[in-house]
Amino acid sequence: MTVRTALNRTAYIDAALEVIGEVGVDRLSMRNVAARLQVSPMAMYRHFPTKDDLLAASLEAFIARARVVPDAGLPWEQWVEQAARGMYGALSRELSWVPLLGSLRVGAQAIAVTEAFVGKLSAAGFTVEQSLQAYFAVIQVVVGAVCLRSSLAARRVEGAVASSTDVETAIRDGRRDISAQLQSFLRRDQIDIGLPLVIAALRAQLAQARPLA
Amino acid sequence: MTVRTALNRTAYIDAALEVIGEVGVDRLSMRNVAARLQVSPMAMYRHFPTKDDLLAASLEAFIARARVVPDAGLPWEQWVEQAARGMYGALSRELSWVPLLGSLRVGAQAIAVTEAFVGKLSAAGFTVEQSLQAYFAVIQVVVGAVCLRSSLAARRVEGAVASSTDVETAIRDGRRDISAQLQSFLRRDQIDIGLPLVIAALRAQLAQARPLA
DNA sequence: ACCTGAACACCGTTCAAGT
DNA sequence: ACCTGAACACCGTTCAAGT
Repeated sequence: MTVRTALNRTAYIDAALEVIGEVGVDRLSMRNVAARLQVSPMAMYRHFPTKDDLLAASLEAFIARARVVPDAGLPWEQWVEQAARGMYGALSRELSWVPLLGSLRVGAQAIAVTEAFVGKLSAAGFTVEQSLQAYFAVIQVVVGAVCLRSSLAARRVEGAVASSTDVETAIRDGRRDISAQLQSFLRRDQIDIGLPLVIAALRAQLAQARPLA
Repeated sequence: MTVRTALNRTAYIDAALEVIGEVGVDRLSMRNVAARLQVSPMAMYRHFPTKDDLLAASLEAFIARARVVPDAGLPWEQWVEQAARGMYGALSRELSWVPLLGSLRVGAQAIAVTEAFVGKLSAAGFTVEQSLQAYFAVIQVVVGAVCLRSSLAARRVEGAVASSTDVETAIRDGRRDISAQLQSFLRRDQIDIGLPLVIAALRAQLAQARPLA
């Protein structure tokens, strides 16, 4: 009943994000996105020469909609923490993106986040160099944390500890009964593990530069 | 001419790692692994109920062969650094693993590395809790660094900076001309960015616990 | 027990053709 | 300009059958 106007890029991207939300990135196909728009699969190839182009564009939109840039009024430590948790939360909600994080192209939206981050830290007294280091360190921790989260969610690991018999002696020397603490550690949210360490290091960096600030 | 004995798990895993080395994880298929062993694709299903099981087993073997556990004699800082760089190097050499890092199951080999790590740091004076935090933080940075490395290797990002026009004002306030420094930053090895920060934080943690050690 | 061939229900992508 | 249908060369996996 709706009049079919020419479909544009954003219509395909919206449909792709809907498909991803329902069945995950890994089960997105050119055919099922097209089916959702009641269009021949081939129609998409005019806008996206390749499935990867569609995915990259969808990731861009996903990042833009996640709105991970915090309020400008926050002190830098809270700002960084909130930005990191925002990214972590967005990716955790759509875990199926994770396998593709390393293989998709970085786009303008990601660059915009970079600029916000560096701007905030520079204003707080970090050099641009330090700010960039902080940014990439935070991204690394966020991406790594999401990877571990989705990997550890996939299965319990209890039995495996006992079965690691072929470890070299160097390991046995320092060995403790870590099994119980490991279990409780795996229940913690991954972002709570790496992020505090990075922020602590940044705080020390800043204190060293301005001892009496 | 070779007598065909019954193929066992390891034969399939070896073949899978060969295929991965030649064409990458993403182009591994049950069919091309089978073809390499001159066997029907269906023969593999006796050992690996699913392609994912084959991949998980191959990743296990990959980790085991990477031998990332450093010499036990090293001081903890060098030990941690070398372990992290070992993992980073192994994954960088086989970048096609990266997209799967978040989705594959953790196995006994990964657990063995965990134990070595915690053993080393405990011996150096960290609590088990701190050691586990250090381990996961390092893994996060390594995985994140490899993700960024492969992502940034995929394309240059120069043009994108200029085209980010729809960034919120909060960003513009703190904005600097970061483009040039960003470029030089992207040429650095990712592991050199996050790892020093984490190690610095660990050193501070230890110093705080034993001020006069 | 281990392997096989044929078949099913999917893929991404190309191409020539339609309006 | 935009969309289509048919086809190609692949997938993972199931199943019934062979030795």
